[in-house]
Amino acid sequence: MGAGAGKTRRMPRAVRERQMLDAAVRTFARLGYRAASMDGIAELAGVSKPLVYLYLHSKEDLFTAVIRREARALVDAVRAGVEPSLPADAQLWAGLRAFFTHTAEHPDGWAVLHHQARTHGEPFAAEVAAMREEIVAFVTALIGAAAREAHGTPDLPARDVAGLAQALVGAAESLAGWANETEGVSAKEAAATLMNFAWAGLGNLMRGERWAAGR
Amino acid sequence: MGAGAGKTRRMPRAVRERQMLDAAVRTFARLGYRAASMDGIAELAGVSKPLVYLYLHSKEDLFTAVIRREARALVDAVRAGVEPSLPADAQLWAGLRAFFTHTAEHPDGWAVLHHQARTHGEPFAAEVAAMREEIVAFVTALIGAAAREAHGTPDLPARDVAGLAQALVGAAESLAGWANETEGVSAKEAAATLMNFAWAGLGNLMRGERWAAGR
Amino acid sequence: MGAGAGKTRRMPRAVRERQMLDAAVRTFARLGYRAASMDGIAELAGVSKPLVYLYLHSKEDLFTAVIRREARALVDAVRAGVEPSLPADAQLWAGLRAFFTHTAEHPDGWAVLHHQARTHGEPFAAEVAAMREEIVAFVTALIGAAAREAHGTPDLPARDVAGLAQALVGAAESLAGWANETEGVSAKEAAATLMNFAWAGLGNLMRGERWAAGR
Amino acid sequence: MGAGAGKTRRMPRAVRERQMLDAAVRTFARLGYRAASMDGIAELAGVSKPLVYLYLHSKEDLFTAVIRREARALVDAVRAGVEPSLPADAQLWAGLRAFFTHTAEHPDGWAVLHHQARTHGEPFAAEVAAMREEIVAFVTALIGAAAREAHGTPDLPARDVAGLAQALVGAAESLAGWANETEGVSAKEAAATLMNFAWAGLGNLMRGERWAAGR
DNA sequence: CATGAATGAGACTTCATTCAT
DNA sequence: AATGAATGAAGTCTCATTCAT
Repeated sequence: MGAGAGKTRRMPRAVRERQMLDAAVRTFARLGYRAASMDGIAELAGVSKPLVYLYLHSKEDLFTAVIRREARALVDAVRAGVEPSLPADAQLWAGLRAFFTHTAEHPDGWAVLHHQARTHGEPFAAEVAAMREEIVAFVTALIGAAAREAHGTPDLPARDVAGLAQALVGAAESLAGWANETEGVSAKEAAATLMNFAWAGLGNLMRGERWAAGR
Repeated sequence: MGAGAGKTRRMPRAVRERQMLDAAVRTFARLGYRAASMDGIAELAGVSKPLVYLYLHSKEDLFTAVIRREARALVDAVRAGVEPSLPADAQLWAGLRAFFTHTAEHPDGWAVLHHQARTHGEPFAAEVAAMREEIVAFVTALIGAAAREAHGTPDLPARDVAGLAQALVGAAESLAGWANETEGVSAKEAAATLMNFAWAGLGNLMRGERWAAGR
Repeated sequence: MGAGAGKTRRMPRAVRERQMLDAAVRTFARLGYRAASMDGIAELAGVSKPLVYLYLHSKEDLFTAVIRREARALVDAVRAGVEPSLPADAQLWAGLRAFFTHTAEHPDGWAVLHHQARTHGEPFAAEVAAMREEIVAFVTALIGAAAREAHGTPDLPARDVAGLAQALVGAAESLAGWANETEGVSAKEAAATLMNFAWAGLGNLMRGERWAAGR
Repeated sequence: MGAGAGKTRRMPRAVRERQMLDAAVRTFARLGYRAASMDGIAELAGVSKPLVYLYLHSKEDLFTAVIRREARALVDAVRAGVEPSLPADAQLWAGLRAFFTHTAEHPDGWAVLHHQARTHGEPFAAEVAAMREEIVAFVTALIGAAAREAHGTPDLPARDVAGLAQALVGAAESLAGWANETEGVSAKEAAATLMNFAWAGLGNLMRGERWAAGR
């Protein structure tokens, strides 16, 4: 018998736990919370169902653990991509690239966060909402900084900035899906599209130019 | 026995069917496809379960019927809000207002389309994707028209326009949620925010101005 | 095909419900609450498991329904056997005979009440305790009445009477088991044994005679 | 590495075994055989589950061991309380006091014997039945001795004596519960109540006096 | 002496769906 | 036009029990 062949057994808890979470992300992403079965997840993870329960306690806990892990990974990736000493526009650009890169590399994690977690009741939605708030706040801060840096305009109406940030994040979410699904659209390209879009809107906002019906 | 007394209410099929669809929209929106039960829907509709099966055939068919009805209603609302003889920017403005108004007035329908239908497997996602394509195509056409009207620039790269449209629709979806959940943000205000955002980005695009790192 | 052959199907709810309760009494009596399985009960009742759940809602509810039905039947049997216009001793005699007869005829019901219901947590034990209190109160009243009728001694200490009633009921419960398990011991005989035992103790009590160590 | 430090406590087998049995008595008394889990017992005993299996082999064996230990303790307590050279009535009195004292001091053990062991199938019930037979035989012998001593009446019908003993033991069991649960009822008091009750019944029996309906 | 890692089997419960009236 | 009666299939979760160290 070759070395290490056969069914690998007896692994440290931390390793097994990661395998389970990996299987769960994939399953939840593809089927949704309800349609995913603990049986299926256990099988995909290569362990028996009781072990999943022993380590993750319940389907709800498992889903929560998945959401937390993926949310943390995404937020960390974006933060890690940003150099706080750079100008705001460069930070935004870096953040967008990190965001699109991460979502492209972890499509299942992104699907869980964007689609599944938000459609299955308060407890899970709240978890994701917290992460989204974190990102929206980050973007909001950048927009404020950009305004100050570029034009010395410290007094953009908060409501407008919030709306802009919401639109920006929503656009990013939508483009992440588009880039994942459309052949040949790279993370960089998606980031560029959005950056142009955003920067122009921001410039307008700061110049006080608004679109006006009839004009 | 008097006429029409007792508990049994004989109603024409069309009416009954609408009651069932109404109950289904509400239930699917709140619970999701899997967690919604035919029992619950039948009860909410005030009919017995076999009747639901008689008219709608299966849970899958029922969900599909719901998606189709709500998608049709949304598309129709947007189309009805737009006057094709107006300039492209006015059309876009009108379309956005119609979109935000309709989603605000039909939150359950919107939740089914935006959240639920996309998270429960191909058959349903495809149904919604078709509608989304219709709207994206509509927006894309408007952008093209706007480019021609305003700047005589008929040759925007198709890929850029598609990206822009994706971003725009995503931003609209995000803002719809924001407007629904944030105290005091009206449909009109959301539409204005987005219009500013979009029009500026569009202008940039048409002028060939791009954001450039380091510059 | 003969009439009524084949698997009997489609029965009115009340009938099915009784069949299920009958199966449940038998199963719970033999196996206890935890060891009894809903599968087994459904099979014994000749129905599918979902039907049991449709009508009885849960294992806990089913057990409670069983306890209530059997407790009610026992109390009713005892009450029905007693003629309130008779002297207290005759009433006691009649009550004991009814008790032993009923427990002999419904050994499973008696086992559920006496053994199973008391060993599976508060909710069930409370149900039975209430019934037992009813019987103890009834016996206590009879003892008081007997004291007044026979000896004009209205002032037996309450604590003594309560202890006597407890002992009497306990003895009856024990004898019911004995009579059920011992070949050839009839309900009447058990009742007679206990009646002698009780009546003598009662007489002693009323005459103020006590057993005293060393005398 | 120093000797015996750290968390591991090496203890002689006998000690560990007693800890396990103690945990088991408590757990079985509170939850019943089925609802008690080996996990819970191991945890309460402060050992790992495999050790429980190493020493006690299986849940069934563990329960049996518990029953045997508690039954032996109860029988021993009663026997130890009795001085065989005394008159029968004094022996009975001493036995009753020992019984009520022991059950009051070991409520979990008593609950296992009285409630749990009898409700979970033949193997366990038989174990307890044997102990009960031992006590009933002991009481039966005392009653016979009392009859001879007091009245020189050696010929009480065996059936009557058996019934009396059954009633007496049942009453004792019932009173043990009552004394445990009722504020301020001591073991001694319970024993006195029962002694009065029993002695009177016994006297009646020996005098050939019977309660007769209508007389 | 002692345990962390692991599982086969079975429990309760729910649901989409149909049949006979 | 409408429903009370009924079920096959599947899902979450727990438990007694065993290896390998």
